Amino acid sequence: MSTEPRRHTRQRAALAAVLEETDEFLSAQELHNRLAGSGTKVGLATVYRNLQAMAADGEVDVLRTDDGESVYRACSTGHHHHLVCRECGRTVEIDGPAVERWAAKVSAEHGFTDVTHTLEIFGRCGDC
Amino acid sequence: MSTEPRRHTRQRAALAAVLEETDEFLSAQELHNRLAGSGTKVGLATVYRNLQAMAADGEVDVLRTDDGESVYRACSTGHHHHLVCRECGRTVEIDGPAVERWAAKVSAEHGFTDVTHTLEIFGRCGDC
DNA sequence: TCTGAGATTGACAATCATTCTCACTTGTCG
DNA sequence: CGACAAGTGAGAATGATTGTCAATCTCAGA
Repeated sequence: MSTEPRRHTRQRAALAAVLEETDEFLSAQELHNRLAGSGTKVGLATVYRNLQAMAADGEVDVLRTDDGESVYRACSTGHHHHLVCRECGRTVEIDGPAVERWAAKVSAEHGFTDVTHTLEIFGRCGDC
Repeated sequence: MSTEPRRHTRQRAALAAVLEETDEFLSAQELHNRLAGSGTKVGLATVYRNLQAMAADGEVDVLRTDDGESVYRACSTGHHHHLVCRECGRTVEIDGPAVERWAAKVSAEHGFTDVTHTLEIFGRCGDC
């Protein structure tokens, strides 16, 4: 598969730990702040590098906020989508077999192959 | 509704014209280049401002490429999604009533209101 | 048609997330 | 134990997008 062997470093462990602590999507900058706050000094570039690697290996989900910032979140493995509260950031992982099927069908009808898709739902959750 | 009255300017007309000429999603920078190429000098900032305004009024669709660039495309009015070829950029507008319903249902089940969603499908088209 | 108020523009500076550079550090493996 | 490449960090560099503000242009009204 894709997962290249990666070394085990203090920085990566700290980053993974911070990601595990929350349900929300966090920006690289925010993650960097939290790391600094929890006593572990990690370079911003390192945060970005690891986030990229983890995303490539499917260990975290990435999505873009409306203002173009990338936000990251630890995720259970497997393909799924997100329902995100635009007020508080609360995130619900959702699953839509029907949508997957629909996407595959539409793609095929138009002769597209090797397809992937992105689907995110934004709204205001009950608490906001 | 939302559509604020906007003045008719040479720059906006030129921008709209360039957008009408193609089926592909173009970046603001690319649009700026084409404008310069077609003899109409328009400031880059103006391109951005108009693109934003047009997007807000639903005259163009916006989406983010994987590397975070915003790309724009003239679109028929109404809510729809896109099937984009990642090789040649060819775009097919698609419609998915079932998906709309599904999104609404899932959102409601989790107590979310005022929801919007984004859905794009990327693949390789038959010609690529 | 003429005019004034205010919207719009353009050149360029400023922002800001992200990436690059490169010397230094540290896992990993024989 | 070494050595060597992967990993790191500080800061510079990049590059898309936004802000600034004086000059220009639209358009409603006279």
